[in-house]
Amino acid sequence: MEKEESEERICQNPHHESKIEINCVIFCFEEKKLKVLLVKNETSLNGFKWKLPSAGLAGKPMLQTAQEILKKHISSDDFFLDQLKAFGHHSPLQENISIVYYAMVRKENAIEEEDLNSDVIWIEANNATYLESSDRTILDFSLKELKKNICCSAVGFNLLAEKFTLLQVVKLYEEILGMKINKVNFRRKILQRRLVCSLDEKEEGVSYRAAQFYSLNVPKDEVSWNAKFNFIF
Amino acid sequence: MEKEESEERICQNPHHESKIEINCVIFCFEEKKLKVLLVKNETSLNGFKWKLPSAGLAGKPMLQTAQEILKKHISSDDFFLDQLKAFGHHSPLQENISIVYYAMVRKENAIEEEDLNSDVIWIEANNATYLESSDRTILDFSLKELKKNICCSAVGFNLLAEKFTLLQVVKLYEEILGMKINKVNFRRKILQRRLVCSLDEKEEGVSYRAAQFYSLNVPKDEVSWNAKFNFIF
DNA sequence: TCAAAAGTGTTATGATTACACCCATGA
DNA sequence: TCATGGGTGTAATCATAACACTTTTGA
Repeated sequence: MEKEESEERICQNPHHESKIEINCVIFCFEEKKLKVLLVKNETSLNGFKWKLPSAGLAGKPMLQTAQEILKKHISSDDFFLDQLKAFGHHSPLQENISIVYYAMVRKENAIEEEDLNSDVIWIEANNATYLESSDRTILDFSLKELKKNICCSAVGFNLLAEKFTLLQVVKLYEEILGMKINKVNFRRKILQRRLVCSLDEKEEGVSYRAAQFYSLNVPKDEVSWNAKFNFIF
Repeated sequence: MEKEESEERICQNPHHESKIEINCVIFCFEEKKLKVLLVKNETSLNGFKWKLPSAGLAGKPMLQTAQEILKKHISSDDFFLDQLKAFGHHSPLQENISIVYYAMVRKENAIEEEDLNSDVIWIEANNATYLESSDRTILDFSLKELKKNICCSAVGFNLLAEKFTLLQVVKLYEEILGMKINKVNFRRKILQRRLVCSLDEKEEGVSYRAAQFYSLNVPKDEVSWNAKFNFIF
């Protein structure tokens, strides 16, 4: 009786408790490929060795928990992080909830994997086969959201370095949207709308005409609609 | 020790439990105004009489819980409902979480309030002053999201009847975006892109030239990017 | 007839596309 | 010299905005 009551107060309803977990989909762009970070799945019951990084709340705010997941793998504070969606995984007596964040980082800030037995891997996001179905669902949703967001805001630039060439931007958009983009017209569009500033610096040591470096001229931490962005291909 | 362990299994950590609540922001469009449904705040401690409708999970899926909230107030199954975002309300030992859904309904499907002491009201969304701060935050976020979504998808049409005139569409967009729109050019844009089909039916009993009725020609249940939609004003 | 809203025509401007073309660099 | 990618010029086409204008209706 005593025990019953104390559980009631803590859990509201002991037979209908929900577990909450924070998941992170961490993207980077390396070698013209969009990649996503996975960690070893210690508790794998079904042969899936890797999973999206996750953590329980432990009484902390959701965003803080997500930030802590990121800081485990990224050495810099310079990353983009935003909530994606809450997913429910239903079981008969309980609704387990994943609140998923997605992040965009620069690979050079990733904490290096020391050896081949590392606990983390970066896999190609568009070719991530060995994931269990709930992670698969989350990743697919992230990719859709990412496509949508890079067309109407500058968030995609969080995957590039501060200085970048226009071809890097084109390749990034081609990879994420999964389509060929006309380089010449794309660069004109970006330049006309003053989305970027040209820097007094060029590529070095390349075996072709060195490209100009540019920096971004619009906020890249807002997913919200940016009227200058209107990339429909 | 025994007790310790059983609580562990149920609650993960008895001192850091999270309460989860589903909230709904239910929009309609009536008399050229965007309105939102509020219910009586029975447990008001601070003088706020009204709040967004909400419910606990009680072991059910999140979406089902949101649908049940809607069905309390809407007599038809024909509504748009989608998840907006999970909000955290932090207290020292506990992170309370609202998973917020937003809905678009047609006012004619709303269950009628019988009297002035009704438990629900529809208030103007852009003029909703008497809400407590967490509801205020949620509503503001919904309004921003709604603005974004009607510019790149047809979800806004969920606020209109199956048959509508083009002026109704213009007025809807003007109200939600909070700006004047050129009627003539807007209708041409909508017609050129074949977003709507003209019906063999006109307004009746109006004291001006009767307007053509139209129906929507694109899916209105997808928030995802629709390439035909590109409404930047 | 009038007011109110529906709806068409036209023109200037700007954006987008698709080309052909030249430039710079290291191998 | 060649391949590779950087970058410019131009003309046709399409979208958008602003404007004046005509049509339909009930009061």
